[in-house]
Amino acid sequence: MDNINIKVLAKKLNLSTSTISRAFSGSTDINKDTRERILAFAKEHNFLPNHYAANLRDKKTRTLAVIVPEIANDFFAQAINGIEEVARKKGFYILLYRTDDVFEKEVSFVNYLNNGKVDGIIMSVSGEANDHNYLKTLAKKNIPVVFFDRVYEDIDVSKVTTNDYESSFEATEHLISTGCKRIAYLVVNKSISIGKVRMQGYADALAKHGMVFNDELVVDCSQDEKINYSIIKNALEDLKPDGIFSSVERLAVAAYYVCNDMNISIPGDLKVVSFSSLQIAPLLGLSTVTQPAYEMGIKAATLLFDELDKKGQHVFKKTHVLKSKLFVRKSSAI
Amino acid sequence: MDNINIKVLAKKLNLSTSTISRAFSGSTDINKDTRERILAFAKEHNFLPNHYAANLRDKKTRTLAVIVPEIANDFFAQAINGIEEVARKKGFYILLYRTDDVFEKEVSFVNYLNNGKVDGIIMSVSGEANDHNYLKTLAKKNIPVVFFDRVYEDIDVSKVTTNDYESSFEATEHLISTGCKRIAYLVVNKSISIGKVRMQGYADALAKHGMVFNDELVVDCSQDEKINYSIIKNALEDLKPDGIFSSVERLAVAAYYVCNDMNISIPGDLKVVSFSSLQIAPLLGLSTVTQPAYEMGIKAATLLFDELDKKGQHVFKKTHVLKSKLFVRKSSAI
DNA sequence: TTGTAGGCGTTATCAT
DNA sequence: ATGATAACGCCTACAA
Repeated sequence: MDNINIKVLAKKLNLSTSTISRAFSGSTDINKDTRERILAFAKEHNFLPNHYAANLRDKKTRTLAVIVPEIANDFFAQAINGIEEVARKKGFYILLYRTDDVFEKEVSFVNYLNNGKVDGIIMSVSGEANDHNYLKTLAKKNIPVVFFDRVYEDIDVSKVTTNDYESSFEATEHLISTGCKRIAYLVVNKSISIGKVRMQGYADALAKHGMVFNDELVVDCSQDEKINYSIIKNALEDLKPDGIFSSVERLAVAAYYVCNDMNISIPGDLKVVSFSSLQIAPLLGLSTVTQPAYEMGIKAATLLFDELDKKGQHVFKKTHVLKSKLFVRKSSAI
Repeated sequence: MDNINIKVLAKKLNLSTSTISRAFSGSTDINKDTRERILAFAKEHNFLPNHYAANLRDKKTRTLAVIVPEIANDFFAQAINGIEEVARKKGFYILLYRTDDVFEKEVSFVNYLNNGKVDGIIMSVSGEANDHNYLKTLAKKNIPVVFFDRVYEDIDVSKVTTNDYESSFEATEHLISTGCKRIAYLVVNKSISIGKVRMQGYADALAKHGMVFNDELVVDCSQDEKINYSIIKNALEDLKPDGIFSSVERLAVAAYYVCNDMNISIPGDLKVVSFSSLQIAPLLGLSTVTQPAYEMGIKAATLLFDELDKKGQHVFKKTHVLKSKLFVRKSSAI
């Protein structure tokens, strides 16, 4: 009773393997009673058709890969929730990969997925590199890919992003409206997609209000928390900004720590607005630009399944832009 | 060039499929040059052996399932990180499942995993039900399971927990030492494992300091955020506690919101300590009992691989208790 | 409505 | 060191 399979069932029930198979596939070419008899017996013996054998036969895995930079981050966690939601409804499995923002890991994961391991991939990218061949081979193998939030512009796949430019513009204008004259922009890498677009929104908002864009006030940080702490500390000491617009949650958090230690009062001395999906932002009183993370996950997964459903046929790849929302809280109160 | 497999490779390279296979398996029974020639050619054509076919052959999936109540929660996210870390090193894939704390989902997932879908399962359970047969069939099929944090005591599998009793005792004592006379205990379900053990620590600490355990001060909450808000609000109004020990992070968060709205000052009017893995707890000033989530993930995965390595042989199942740590912050300052 | 048989891609065994 | 072959469990023409 250990290795139960279709053959064994067939023998026990005096039926053929095809009939057993049909009972599970929901085929109509089977007598209702027969099916029920089979399913009942199967249930009793805890049998389910082996997924991998079916994969091999069908060349369908009913599995998708989700590749994200981090998991312990409310944005990605919520996005994964959205993806999971859709996948579950479709009866798909989710294979989870975390890159730690290391481009090499991303490449290596994707390369692994190249031989029929999954039917599709949803990812938020980690790199800024130009050699995206590792992604192009997926297309050749007809494995659809959807990017969300962090994307490579030069790759022709469906994308789900948010209106980063507009919300950055709005957030910056908001800071200006509270009276800020020297607004610093915190960014991890000002030359890649998100950092760049958000900076543009920031810069244009300044311009609109007759304020000069000062390169000094663009504080370029790293992936390392400790280093960021020093960078931000120095920036606050040297530049004495009266406002901070942070393109990334963890830089705002770092700024908070610095302010705590330096006895800088928020919002008294310094007003702060940050991109963030922190669920407890209200408690912190942090003003945020919040992306619809969960909805982005839903959308990304939906797009992927769209492509999967039209399998083979060419699908017109689009970028779907969802709207972020500015929540003004205590950290930028007048 | 679409459907490349070892047969195709064999033909192109004038070798047999066995030789090709050996090149990938790291077998020593192959000429070094031959192997390199094969690997080079394979790489050039983006070929990797099909994982599912290998599964079918070997009855090894190199995949494990992780089942958790939530993903968008710092504790679980960090635990998953730990699991992922270990799994990656072992070359294992992770299939992720989220139960939303719905017992039926847990049962259904586990049942799905019953037919060779994964080599092992790591889970933090959602139920309190008594019918754990769905788990027992896994044992019959030699699929090892490891529980972490939330466990079923009556199931004989390896478990990773924390010293909940001691840390609850310590946290409560700490509140007493700050002068609290009426300490409320917030819990989601005081009759199941975690809620129960933590309450015992709370009760015993009170007893040690000659304080009476007052059942009224045990505030039993629900899974619903809104309902919890009212429950806690009523509790604060009616019971007028001067301290809160929360067994679960989100109840503490709810309490914070209530205090905000009711103008109750923390720690002035009310001191708060909570179990929590919130990464930004320091910023909130929330005193926490913090579980080593990441390490628990590491440990759970390690235990699972131990069982996998000794495959078949009986493994003595143990409960591994890691230590939580009390961080006293502003919310319980004197 | 049910049964037969071949093949999905791989690897282990056995032979050479 | 390399090759031929059978088998893993399933599904789907095709046949009956």
